[in-house]
Amino acid sequence: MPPVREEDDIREFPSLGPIEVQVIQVFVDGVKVLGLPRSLGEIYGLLFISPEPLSLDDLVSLLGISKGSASQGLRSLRGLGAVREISMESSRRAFYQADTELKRLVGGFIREQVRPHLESGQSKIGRLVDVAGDHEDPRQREFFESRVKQLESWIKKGRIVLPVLQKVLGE
Amino acid sequence: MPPVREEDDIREFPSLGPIEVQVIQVFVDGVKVLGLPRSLGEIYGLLFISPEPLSLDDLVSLLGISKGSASQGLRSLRGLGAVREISMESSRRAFYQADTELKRLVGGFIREQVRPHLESGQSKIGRLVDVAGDHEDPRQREFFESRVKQLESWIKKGRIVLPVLQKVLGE
DNA sequence: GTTGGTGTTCAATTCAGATTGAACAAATCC
DNA sequence: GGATTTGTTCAATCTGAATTGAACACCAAC
Repeated sequence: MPPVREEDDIREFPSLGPIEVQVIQVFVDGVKVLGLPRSLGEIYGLLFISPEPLSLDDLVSLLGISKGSASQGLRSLRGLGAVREISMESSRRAFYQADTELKRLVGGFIREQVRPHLESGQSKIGRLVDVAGDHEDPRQREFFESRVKQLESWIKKGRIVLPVLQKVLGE
Repeated sequence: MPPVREEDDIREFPSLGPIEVQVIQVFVDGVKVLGLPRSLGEIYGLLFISPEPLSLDDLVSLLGISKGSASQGLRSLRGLGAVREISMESSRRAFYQADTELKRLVGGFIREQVRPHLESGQSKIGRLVDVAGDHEDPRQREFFESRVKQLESWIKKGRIVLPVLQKVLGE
């Protein structure tokens, strides 16, 4: 794990001003920490700093990404509750703008990214309990069972902590 | 973002029993969520479920990974405070065991993975404040400044939430 | 000194997952 | 109906990070 460095990993955005580029950089970094693809950071960052809603084609041309990437990225972001679709009377094309309510963003991330893994972990551990139980050596069985208990308590604490998180971050 | 699936992404561990394999699977999944490499999950998982401390060579042969991977993985895990080195009188080789105190694990993760990014974000935003200030159009400047303020408040909340997290998870 | 055991480093390779782009809907206008 | 605009899908490709493995450093024993 190399130390975090500044200024790495820049990309050129010929059609964007320095402010936009910087903001995008912040979000690209942010989504990387969360384990989300860079394109989500670029798209959200640009929408976040755009006074006007943008269309899919705007994103394609301004960010220099493919239509496919923009389409999938927008879908993910809508799933996270981070972007909302807007229909303008003037055009039949859809426009998008960033939702910036932190509570909503965190909630979406927890719902889409964290909870599924907690549940998957839960079920894996459930199966573990069975396998660990029917082990020969009682010495080992005891040890295994204590470890499994520990795992279960971790998951439980995870469940407890999520609502607290949302609470603390929600203003 | 494909939905989370069970049973994907398995690996063979011919020298390990079913319990060990399952536990490793849980941790591989866990570290993936945290954005850490799979090998960390394998190593930590095996140490977590091993009653006896293991040597580097044990990890290499039991997990079927390279010496380099094991060495680097152990270093990262020690940096996270997740693994401690033990010297046995009998041998001059080092042995390792998992540290299982949740508070310590969370603390290590925050210290090594979260804080550096928060600080990097902070500094990026700092530079932003300057660039945003000297923008022509006052209408746009106002908008930019409000967004930057929002970013700053997010970072501040992040800083607040970390100690709370540790508190809640620490028993 | 030398030899053997133990662990680290880092350039080369591999691999998972992100991105692309072309084919394909779907909806609107003529 | 066909032509055009807008957006989606998904196999193929690309890219960056993880892993390898061989060279190297260190140290203990002899």
